[in-house]
Amino acid sequence: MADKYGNIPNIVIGRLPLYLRALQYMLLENHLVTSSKELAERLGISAAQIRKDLSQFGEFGKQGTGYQVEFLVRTLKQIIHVDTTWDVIIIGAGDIGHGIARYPGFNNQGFRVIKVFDNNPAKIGTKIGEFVVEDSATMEEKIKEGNIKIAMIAVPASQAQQVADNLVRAGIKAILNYAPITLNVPPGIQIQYIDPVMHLQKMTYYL
Amino acid sequence: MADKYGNIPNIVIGRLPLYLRALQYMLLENHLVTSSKELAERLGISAAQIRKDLSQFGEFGKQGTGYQVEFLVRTLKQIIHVDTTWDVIIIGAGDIGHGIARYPGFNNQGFRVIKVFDNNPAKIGTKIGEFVVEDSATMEEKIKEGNIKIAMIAVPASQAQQVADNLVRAGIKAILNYAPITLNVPPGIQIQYIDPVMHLQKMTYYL
DNA sequence: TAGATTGTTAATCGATTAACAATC
DNA sequence: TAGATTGTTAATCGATTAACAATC
Repeated sequence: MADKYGNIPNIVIGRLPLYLRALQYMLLENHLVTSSKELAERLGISAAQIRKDLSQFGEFGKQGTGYQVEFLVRTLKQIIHVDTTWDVIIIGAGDIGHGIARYPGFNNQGFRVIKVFDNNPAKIGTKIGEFVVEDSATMEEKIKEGNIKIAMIAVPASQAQQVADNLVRAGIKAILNYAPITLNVPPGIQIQYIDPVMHLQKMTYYL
Repeated sequence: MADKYGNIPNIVIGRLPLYLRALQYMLLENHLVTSSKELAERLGISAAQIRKDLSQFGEFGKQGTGYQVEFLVRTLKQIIHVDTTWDVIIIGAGDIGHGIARYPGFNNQGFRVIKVFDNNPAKIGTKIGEFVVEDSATMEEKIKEGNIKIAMIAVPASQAQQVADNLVRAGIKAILNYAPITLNVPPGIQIQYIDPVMHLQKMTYYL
C-alpha cells in the first residue's frame, strides 16, 4: 500500500532511489556507518533534507552516530518495494530495446527483463541476447498471464501512445517511456520518461 | 549569456524542452496555432504555468488567439540555445555507447555526435556505425581542438568520476551521465543523469 | 461587438532550511 | 562526561494557481 506512510510528497519518493544508490556504493566500499551530513555531501543536497525525508518513514538513525548503511539500504528497499524482483517487459526491439534488454544494471536492483516484443515480422523470432523477440499481437495475453506490472516502451514516437494504451488495457501499472513524446495515461498509472535530447536541452540554456 | 533574461528558476528552464517537444509535434501535424490551454492538456500541466513560464522570456502570444506554433518553436530554440548544432562526444563504447551513438533522435534537435572514445585497446579502432572508436588517452586534446562543450558518459560507474574529471579539465561544460552514480563536478558545470533503475524505482513505491 | 486568451498580480500552496532539544 | 548527530519544529523560501484586466 502506497499510503502505509500517509501522504508522502512525490518529490520525496523520487529522492529515495538516489539515497539508495549512494548507500549501496558505500556498502560496496565497506563503508558501514554514515551520517546525513556525509550522504548530503556525496549527493550535493542538504543534510536537513535527507533527515527530513527519511523521518517520513520512521526513525532509522542514532543520535551521535548516524545511520547503519546496511540497515538503511534494507529499509529503503522495503519502502520503495524493491526488496522483491519485478518482471519487466520491453516493447520495441530496435537499438534502444536491444540496449535495455542487455543492460546489466537492473540486476539486484529489483528488476528483471523477461520478454521483448516487436510488431515487425522481420524481427519477431530473432534473438536479443537470451531473449527471442515475441509478437506484439500476443502481448496483452502474456502480460495478463504473467501478471506483469511494469513495461518499458522503446518504439518510435509515432507508435508509443498506441502501445501505452495497449499496455494499460492489459494491466500494466508502471511505464518507462523511451519514446520522445508525452503520453496520456489514466490516473493511477505511473509513467516516467527517458529522453536524452530533453536532458541535453536542459543544459544548453546555460552554455 | 544565461542571464540575458535575469534569474530564471532552473525548474522553468527544465520545462522549456518539454514545451518545445510538444510544439514540434504540433508542427508535424500541421497544427499551426495553439493556446496555453491546449498545450497544458497535452502535457498534463496547468495552463497558467505555461503562460507564466513563457512570460519570463517575453510576450509570444496574442490575446484571444493564442500562440503561433512555428514562431514559438523558433523562439524556444533560441532561448535554450538549440538554434545551432552542438557537437557532442561519447565516452564508452559498450552497449550504452553503441545505443546513443546510433540514436537518430538527436538530429535536428541541436545535437550531433561526432566522436566515440574508449580506453579498451580491444575496442579502439573498431567501428560503431560511421564512427571509429578513438583512444581515451587522446580525448582531452581532441576536446580542446574541437572546442567541444558537451559529453555523454557511458562507461561503468567505477570509471565515471575519473572520466568526468578529465572532461572538465579538457573544457567540457555539460555532461549527460549514463553511469548509475552521482558525480562531483565543479560549480558552473552542468550535469544531468539518465538511469533507468532510478526511474523504475520512483514508480514501484506506488505499486 | 462578443468571445477567447493572453500576461500578470496576489494568494495559496508546498518544499527547503536553520536551529535546537533530545540523546547516543 | 563531551562531542556528535538525530528527528522535528518553525521560519523561510520558492513555486503554483486562481483570477482578471487588457486586448486581439
